[in-house]
Amino acid sequence: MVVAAAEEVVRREGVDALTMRRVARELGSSTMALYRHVRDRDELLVLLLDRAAAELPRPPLPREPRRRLLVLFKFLYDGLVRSPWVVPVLVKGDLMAPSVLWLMEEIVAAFVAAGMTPEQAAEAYLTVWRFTVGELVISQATANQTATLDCRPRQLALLSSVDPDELPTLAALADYWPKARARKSYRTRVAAILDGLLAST
Amino acid sequence: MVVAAAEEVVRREGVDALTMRRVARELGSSTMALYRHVRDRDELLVLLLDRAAAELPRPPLPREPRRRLLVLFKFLYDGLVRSPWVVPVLVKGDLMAPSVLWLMEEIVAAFVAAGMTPEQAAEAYLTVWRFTVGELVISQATANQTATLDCRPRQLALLSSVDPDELPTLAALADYWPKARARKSYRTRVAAILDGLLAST
DNA sequence: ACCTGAACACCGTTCAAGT
DNA sequence: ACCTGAACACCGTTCAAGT
Repeated sequence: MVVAAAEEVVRREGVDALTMRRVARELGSSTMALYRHVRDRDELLVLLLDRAAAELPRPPLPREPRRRLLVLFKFLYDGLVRSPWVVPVLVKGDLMAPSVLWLMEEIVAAFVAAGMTPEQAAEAYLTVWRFTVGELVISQATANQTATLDCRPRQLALLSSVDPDELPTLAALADYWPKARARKSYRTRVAAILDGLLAST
Repeated sequence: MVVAAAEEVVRREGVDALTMRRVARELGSSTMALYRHVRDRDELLVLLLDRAAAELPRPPLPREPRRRLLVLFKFLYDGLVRSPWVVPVLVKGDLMAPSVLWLMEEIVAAFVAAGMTPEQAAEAYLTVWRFTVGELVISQATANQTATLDCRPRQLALLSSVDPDELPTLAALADYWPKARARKSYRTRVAAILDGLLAST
């Protein structure tokens, strides 16, 4: 019931509204009653993720390891894009929702199928996982930024007005950055990274 | 004076102690006086980073683009590892400290020197930057974790006790994960990623 | 121009006490 | 076992008022 109530709060009012007090109010109980059922707020977030992950249908997997890896990582990324607020919690606790352990298994196994030793495969997984975390953190940050309409330019964000003599390459790209930032290109990027990792075996 | 006081607080008591109230106390002024000189706490963090970055000596750069990129990214990573708490702020505001714009310039230029178009180079920079953010976020999280000695195992962190029938590859790696996590391997990983990016040109 | 102090509107979590 | 209400110990930031 605690998790269901929390889900409802997040669905209706977003994750920022997910305070212990708010969930308690949703249930009509006291705040402290929640701590009987959940260790702390972070655990509640992970339980939320686990439930969401369990509901996702597994994608069909191509045979060929490289294409299989692409599908698996895209699935992981897409799943987390829906709840990027949980990423810091996962990272902090080095956690993985139990309902997606199969995904991790498939990824490591695919690296092995591509010719890696299990250790190399684990290392490759960690590399792409780190990239994915970066991508998620940044995508959520830019989403929040446009959401709050924080358009008054911070004076330190000076990429578009750069001295062409001192920094010619950046100056030439001045109007490219906004475009590049807007583009969603996890797939392309992860493909390039996979190439590098697979080539090293 | 505000930045200097903030620096002193961080140096002596860590970034968690960096509250507006604490900095004000350090200066013997009122909390609100700070807001005359600094927009908000985030701006103070970025000013702190900028000052720290300006003090780092520039590394000697190899001629060959790939090796040059390695040195540049390692420099970027090492600089930020010293103050990883600023990473979320950078990401949130899409900021870059002015004193490290030269670094960004050098990186993009090196990708161009390796045969990329400026747009491809910018895209490659963004890819590695995202990986770097992930690496920094994770490294800080594990540092915090060992610092607070949060050793009571969260029940959802179950990588070491995995069913070998269902998840054979993960089970075989059970005792490898702690080792892998402890290893510092930004350089190796970024090298593999660079290979992938450079190969795609 | 710069500073002050009170106040706003919250947090997560502890703790002792209840049923 | 489970729940409660008060309290702790804070935050960043606003606002009106001062010099």
